[in-house]
Amino acid sequence: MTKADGASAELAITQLILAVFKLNGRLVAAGDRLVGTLGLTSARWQVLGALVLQDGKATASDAARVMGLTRQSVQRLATAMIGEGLIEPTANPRHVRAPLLKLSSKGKAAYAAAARRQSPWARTLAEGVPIGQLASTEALILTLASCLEEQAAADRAQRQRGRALTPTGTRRAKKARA
Amino acid sequence: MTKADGASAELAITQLILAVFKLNGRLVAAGDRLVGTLGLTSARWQVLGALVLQDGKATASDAARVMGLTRQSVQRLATAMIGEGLIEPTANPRHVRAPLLKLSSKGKAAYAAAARRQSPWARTLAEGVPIGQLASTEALILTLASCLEEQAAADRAQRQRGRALTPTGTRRAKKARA
DNA sequence: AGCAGTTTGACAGTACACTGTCACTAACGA
DNA sequence: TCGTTAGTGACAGTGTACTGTCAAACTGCT
Repeated sequence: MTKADGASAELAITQLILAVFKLNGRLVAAGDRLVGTLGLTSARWQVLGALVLQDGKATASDAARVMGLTRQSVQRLATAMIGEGLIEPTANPRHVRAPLLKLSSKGKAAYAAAARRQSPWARTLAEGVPIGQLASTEALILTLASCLEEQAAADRAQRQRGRALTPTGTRRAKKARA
Repeated sequence: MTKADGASAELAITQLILAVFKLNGRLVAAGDRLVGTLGLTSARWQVLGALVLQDGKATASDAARVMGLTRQSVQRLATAMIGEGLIEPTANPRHVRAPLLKLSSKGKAAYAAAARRQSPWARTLAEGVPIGQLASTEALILTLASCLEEQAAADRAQRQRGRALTPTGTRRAKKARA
């Protein structure tokens, strides 16, 4: 590991990051165009997908974990989608206030329609790139994502320690933040 | 190209897309943590970077083109950053209402500080991945982004045609949308 | 010069995602 | 059993990005 290696890695990763930002924006826009006339957006479509994968056995928080978003973000989407009749809350024997979320018939229809549109779109998009690289690219991206996830968790723990300063066992500060 | 190829490409690209969404969220969050105490955010930091690259010869719209965002988004950031004293508008001989944007001394200091923090952070992040793949991954991502860009441009043109129906030469509808 | 078309800044409205907080529920250990 | 800890929904506030729209400024063509 020479100095040059570190510097070139730094440059390469910075450019990769900017590329990810750019692609993300385009993907969201493309998704919105693809399913917009179905009463969906990229984000809501993703929520439906997560719920389908969990087969009706997921709460909003569960879906958030699968999607890698905060539970608040997914809650907001889920509440809106319940209001629109895309999702139906079902009694959860394990938690009174955290209903299991299932697709309504309307939600299933919308998701199926979205899948029908996405299929040819995805194939067209894949034509533009060397197919063999798709999987390795995904792997690299997920590796970076989990590195950042660890980092974020470490930072959170750091801030926690800074705030509490006592392991909550002998906490004497409970309202000292006011 | 067999059927199986198309289907596997479809699956691979779908998973890649979800991975990009995930990484994007983590990157934005990491960037915010990295430069938050400098009075910056990921987005504002990027604007400063774009302006540095253009060396003070860019308007907000120019920066937007470089960054791959809409000009409205960048305008909003630029206006806010002018208010915060990070950026200074300068007379533009080529356009009265479109000032050239330059970093103020405060903006330069913030950008330099951000760069100092980013450097070790980027190297650490790069350690977790095979360095040789960074560049090829970036290339693939940019390829996808430009495919989507073309698609978006085509869709816009489509909608334009649908709305106008006359090549603006004999337009008779100018207020017919009300 | 005059007019059509384009570019630009500004404003409005919508949608997402994050942090921070609070109250309530569930699970676990003393 | 009781109290601590973790999980969950809901609400508030902030920041970002998109589309749509308008008026002013610029460009090019006639």
